[in-house]
Amino acid sequence: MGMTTHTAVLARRAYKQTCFYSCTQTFSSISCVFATLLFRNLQWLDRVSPSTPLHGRDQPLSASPQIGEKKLLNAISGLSRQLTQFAADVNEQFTLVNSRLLSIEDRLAAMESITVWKILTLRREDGCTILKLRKQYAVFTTLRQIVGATNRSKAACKTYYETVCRSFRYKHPDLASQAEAVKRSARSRARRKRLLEARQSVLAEDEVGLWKCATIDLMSDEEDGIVGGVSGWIVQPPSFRSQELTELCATLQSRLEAIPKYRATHHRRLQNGLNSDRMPLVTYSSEAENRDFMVL
DNA sequence: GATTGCCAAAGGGCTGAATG
DNA sequence: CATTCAGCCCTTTGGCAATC
Repeated sequence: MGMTTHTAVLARRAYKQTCFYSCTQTFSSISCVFATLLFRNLQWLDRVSPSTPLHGRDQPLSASPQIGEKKLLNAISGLSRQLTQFAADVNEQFTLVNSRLLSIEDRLAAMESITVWKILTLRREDGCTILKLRKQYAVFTTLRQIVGATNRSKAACKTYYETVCRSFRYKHPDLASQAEAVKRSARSRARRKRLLEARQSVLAEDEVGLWKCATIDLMSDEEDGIVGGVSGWIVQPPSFRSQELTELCATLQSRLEAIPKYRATHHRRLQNGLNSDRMPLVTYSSEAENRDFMVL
């Protein structure tokens, strides 16, 4: 049994209920305002007729004739002002709730449209072509208009449509190698990103300056593999990384691996002496290149 | 010039596996 | 049972080209 624990389930459930919670929070705050108002006025009335105990409010209020009436009128007047203010507050809070409900309606509309789209795509048969998908999308667009999709749901539908088309393209046998390359590249990048973050966590003050030039692409690639009968990650540093940064990476890595917890929770990194064949991104500025990369 | 469609990179959320 | 890691899936974003 892994992460499927009670706490994890609760956390996920809590996340999914965020919108509902924010609404109930608003209602709760309205209740608080109302309760506070009532409490204050009860206190105020207590001060007006101190001789009248709380449990004796059902008794006649004419104990002190003229002065009592005047104070009571003032109390009513004050209460009226506070009720006016309260009404304004409630109005504001309900406007807030209303806008949130509209937002939820938008999301529901988007989900409804996406569900229709998913049903359509699930119904497609083997050998379905992009053309067929486009026809389905036309049907879907019509349905979307019928359900009155908003701008946001349109955007969600559009992006989901693009995702479906992309994954469909990648399922085509001719693009299998390209799809695999994309997948491998994404996995490798995620590993490099984690590596960058881990190393950053053990950075010393005097290393911060040099580390500023470190990016995800300047971290080593880590491919699954076996070296000398030992399985783990084969480390292949980028060929375009400067010697200085390479040495800093080695220092930080040894610092990380000195931490038992890190060693226990990360794959073993194996060296095979080869550099990664990955090329630097063209978006790097020439200035940064001169500063941070060694000449190939 | 505005709109639409395509494409790819990157990020975030979610989930399963492993571990203490 | 809780935490961490790794990977997948989906969304967002932005660039580019074609079309209106």
